[in-house]
Amino acid sequence: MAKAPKTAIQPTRSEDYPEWYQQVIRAADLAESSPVRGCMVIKPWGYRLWENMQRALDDMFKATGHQNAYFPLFIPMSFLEKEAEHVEGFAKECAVVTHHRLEPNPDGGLRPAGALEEPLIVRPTSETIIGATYAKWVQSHRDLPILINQWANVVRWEMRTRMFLRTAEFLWQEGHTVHATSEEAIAETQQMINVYADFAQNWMAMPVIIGSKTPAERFPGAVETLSIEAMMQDRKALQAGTSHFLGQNFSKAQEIMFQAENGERQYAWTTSWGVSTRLVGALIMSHSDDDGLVLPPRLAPDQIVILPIYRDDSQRLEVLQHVESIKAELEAMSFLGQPLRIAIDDRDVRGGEKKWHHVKRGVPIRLEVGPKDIEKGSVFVGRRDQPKSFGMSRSEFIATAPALLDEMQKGLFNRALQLRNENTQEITTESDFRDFFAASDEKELHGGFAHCHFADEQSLEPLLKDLKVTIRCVPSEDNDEAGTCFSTGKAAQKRAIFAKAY
RNA sequence: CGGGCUGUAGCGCAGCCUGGUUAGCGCGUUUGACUGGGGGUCAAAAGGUCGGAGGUUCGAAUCCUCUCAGCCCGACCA
Repeated sequence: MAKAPKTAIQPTRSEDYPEWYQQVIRAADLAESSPVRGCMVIKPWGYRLWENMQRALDDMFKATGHQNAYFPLFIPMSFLEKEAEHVEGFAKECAVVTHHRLEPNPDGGLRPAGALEEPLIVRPTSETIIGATYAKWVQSHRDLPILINQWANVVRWEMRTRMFLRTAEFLWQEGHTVHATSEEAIAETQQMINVYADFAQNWMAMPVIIGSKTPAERFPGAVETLSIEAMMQDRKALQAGTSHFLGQNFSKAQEIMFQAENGERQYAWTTSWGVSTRLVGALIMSHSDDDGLVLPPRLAPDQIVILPIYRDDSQRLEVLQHVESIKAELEAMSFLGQPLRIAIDDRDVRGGEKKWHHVKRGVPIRLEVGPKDIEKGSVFVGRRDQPKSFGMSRSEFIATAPALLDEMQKGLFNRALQLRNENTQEITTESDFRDFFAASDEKELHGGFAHCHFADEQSLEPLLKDLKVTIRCVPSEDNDEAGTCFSTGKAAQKRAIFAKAY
């Protein structure tokens, strides 16, 4: 027996959180870096996870009346110039296509040729190209509302990238809707942030706070930005989804007008909303531990993996047959409306290694079945959320598997909620605020969510910059109590969540 | 775009300062044996234009010049 490390992932979360995060991604086979700067390769296990997220979200979008469509990857540069704030927000991180052909270089290799008359931007988001299209589609109030979503990739030329959290290219969905009235557009914005919160909490088992962004943190060009904010295990905040009320800013810039019932020509009201593969990063940092990825059963690509145990070929056949029948019985069961997802791992790999393979990949339940179990009619069950395995009867396991998954799903949510509660504080003075966010050293896990009254964000800027803290959001619920700003002492109507953020 | 660092086997590194036989090590990989409710043991093997170009030298991974790429620290961000 060689001395195995105590944890499958090194370093541990408390030793070096950012490095732990990278190692989990690697150990769980979710993704790897690519030859292309700032871009990642999403591997099958990671992509299956994303597909499960997509499917659930897509069903929710359809259920709220949206349809999918697809718009071009390229946006003429002039389109981006139309909305002033929008340009300013995205111009610095755009990939620009200036040529359409390659030709041999006299010194060898290739060089771009055929300069484009107007450069094309690789979409950093699609408000402008979609808006230009909507301008043609919208003529009458009878054309409204337009409720469309697109699944796509976008490119933002970020300086510093981290897998899933911030990559130069990422996958996402962006909803773009057009409405006849402000009220209707605002209702849409709220509906979609609620959909995201529902998904985060009930599928990802990740508690989130719904709130609105302050002007400085708003989406460029938006009148109001709603977001869901989650706390990661290092106590930092992660913005997990946004929904924007764009008012008439984009419709004015792009001439999205319709003729109302009274015959009057009016500018339409638009919204946009999106979540991205960043959610995979959020999932990793919400639940995973020092042995690797931990997946909520509802999104796990495989919910139960069966590990057949045998010594020789004759046993192998018997065990495999037995295990196939367990799989079939389990697949006939369902969990929250979907058939159970079961895998058998029959690879020719040593038992211990095989077990750890699935631990690191976050499979919720491991089922170990060998000749002795067949005799006794039992199975050996390992839960990803508990260190110890235990035996139980085959029939009991099968009958209770959905309940077990449900218990695990809720357990993950409660554990994450508890972490958030333990690290959220009501803070009323600037010195307490400083103490809360000051770290004795960089790697120390510290801080959390500070819940504070504030009057205006501008006067807080030096303090926040100093502490590297940002205003995450002004929570929408339970936020009517007036008070005084923790820093300036001015009268304040609302509290905000302050935190260090990704 | 400013400051610091690194490019040597699939991955992680040593060697460089003080040039000198076939460039090492750990992990991983392959094969065999032992083992068998466990990421084990032993043995063998495969795998490298030392980031690229030029220069100094009898001789360069090692010294010099240029170049490319990546990482970290600052301003921006789903």
